[in-house]
Amino acid sequence: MKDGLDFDSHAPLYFQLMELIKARIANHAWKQDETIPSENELAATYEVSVGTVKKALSELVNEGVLYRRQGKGTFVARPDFKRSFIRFFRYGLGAGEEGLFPSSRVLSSAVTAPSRKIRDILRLGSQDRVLVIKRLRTLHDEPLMLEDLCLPEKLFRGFDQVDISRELLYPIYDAKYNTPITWADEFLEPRIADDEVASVLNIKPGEAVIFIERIAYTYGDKPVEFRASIGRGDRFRYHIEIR
Amino acid sequence: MKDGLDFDSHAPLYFQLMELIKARIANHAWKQDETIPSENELAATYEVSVGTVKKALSELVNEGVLYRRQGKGTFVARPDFKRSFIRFFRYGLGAGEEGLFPSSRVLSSAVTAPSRKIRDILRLGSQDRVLVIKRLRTLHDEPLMLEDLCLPEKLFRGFDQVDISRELLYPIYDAKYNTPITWADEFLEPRIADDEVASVLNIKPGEAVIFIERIAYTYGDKPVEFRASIGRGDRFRYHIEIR
DNA sequence: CAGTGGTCTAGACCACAAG
DNA sequence: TTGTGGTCTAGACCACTGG
Repeated sequence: MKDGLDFDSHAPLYFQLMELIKARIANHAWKQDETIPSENELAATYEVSVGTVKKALSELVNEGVLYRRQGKGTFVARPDFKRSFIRFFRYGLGAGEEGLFPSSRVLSSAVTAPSRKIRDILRLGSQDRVLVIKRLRTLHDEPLMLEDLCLPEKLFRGFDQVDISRELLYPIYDAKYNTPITWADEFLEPRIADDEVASVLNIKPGEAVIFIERIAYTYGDKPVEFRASIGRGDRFRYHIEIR
Repeated sequence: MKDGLDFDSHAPLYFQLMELIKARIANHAWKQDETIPSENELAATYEVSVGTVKKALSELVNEGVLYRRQGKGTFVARPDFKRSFIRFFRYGLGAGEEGLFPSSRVLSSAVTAPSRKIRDILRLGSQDRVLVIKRLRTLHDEPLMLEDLCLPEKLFRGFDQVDISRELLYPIYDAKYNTPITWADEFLEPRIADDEVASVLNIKPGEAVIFIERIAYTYGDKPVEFRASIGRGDRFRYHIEIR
């Protein structure tokens, strides 16, 4: 990777510096929660003024890529998905249980050729295969949600051996596969439980369920996970803040 | 309203300036899409450097309060809710119809004492009354969504006389009642259509519907609208981008 | 204490819009 | 041409952290 800024470019220096820093993070040259060089160091190495460095860093803070602590330094932010999980509000549960996270049980897992839809969504080549994991998420042994995961096999080799019954997936993608999830598209529809879904979720056929499709992306807006979930209507309430 | 910045305050000058500008906009002293004074003018009148003004304005652009055009000036942004409407993706319709917006028919409208729940949500006093409007939103004469609106009567006096069959509501709140909607909380649940809902929406009882509650806020995070909507499950697909 | 980021200044020069 | 915002510089001083 070539370093340095192009002073003849039409692109602003602060912007070039931002791209350079993001590339460093995507390459794992600078890791999560590690400090990056100080303003003065960056200004010296790239031969720009401290003000320009400040501008670049503050923009990256704004984008959620970095965070800064006065007196300590500038750190690489971990792309956190806390917010996305908070979107699922459980109710009919005790107040103290708000923070609980469901565990899950893997029902099946297989490597297969993807359907046309999945291949398009994950932008796979014609030879690429996907890891398909079907799991049941439960809280207090009560079924909450049936979930199908599709992952590109070449990115997540061996993932079917990982125990995901008590862990969140995105930290695993990040730690074990160098693939932090930076954002996601989510689609919701109401549906009716058919016999099969009803029996797995322990509800009656014909009851309301929420059907959620999610496409999760890593750096560079590269899609790396597709998941289709079916949740019990009486256990989920989806909350969004529109700004 | 007292003007000027407090140079002895611990609050940064750029922050004070931001608050001052936001107050001006909330007071309608500076109106939507109007230019506000230039950087140099602001710097002169508040006796701070242009750099400090730049910082304040750029933060406000970031918050979506202002927008700037090189060579033209700095403008008050209109709080636009395009995004929230885009969240409802229709499908099973022709491609050219993406941009169409449903019309609506008012089924009933009345001024009543609010329920306890509504009073809490809209933070009303014990004597305040609410305007309740029930309407059916349709596309091509096909029913899409049944909606109950609750508005504080004192803020929206005479709103029941306004023709809302072909207009969006939020532009009306803004233009006629000086109450732009700046953000909203939205809650979704899947449900089953009961006989009444089914007959209004022209579907069968037992089919899937989406139940949406929305609390919409104006400046100062003041809640000014509560709406509960029931949409046909086969006509809505809700899309969220999680960042 | 030295080093970090946070605020603020007073300029310079550029790109763009509009008359 | 004038006035606007956009970029960039080279400083100053402050508040906070940690040894």
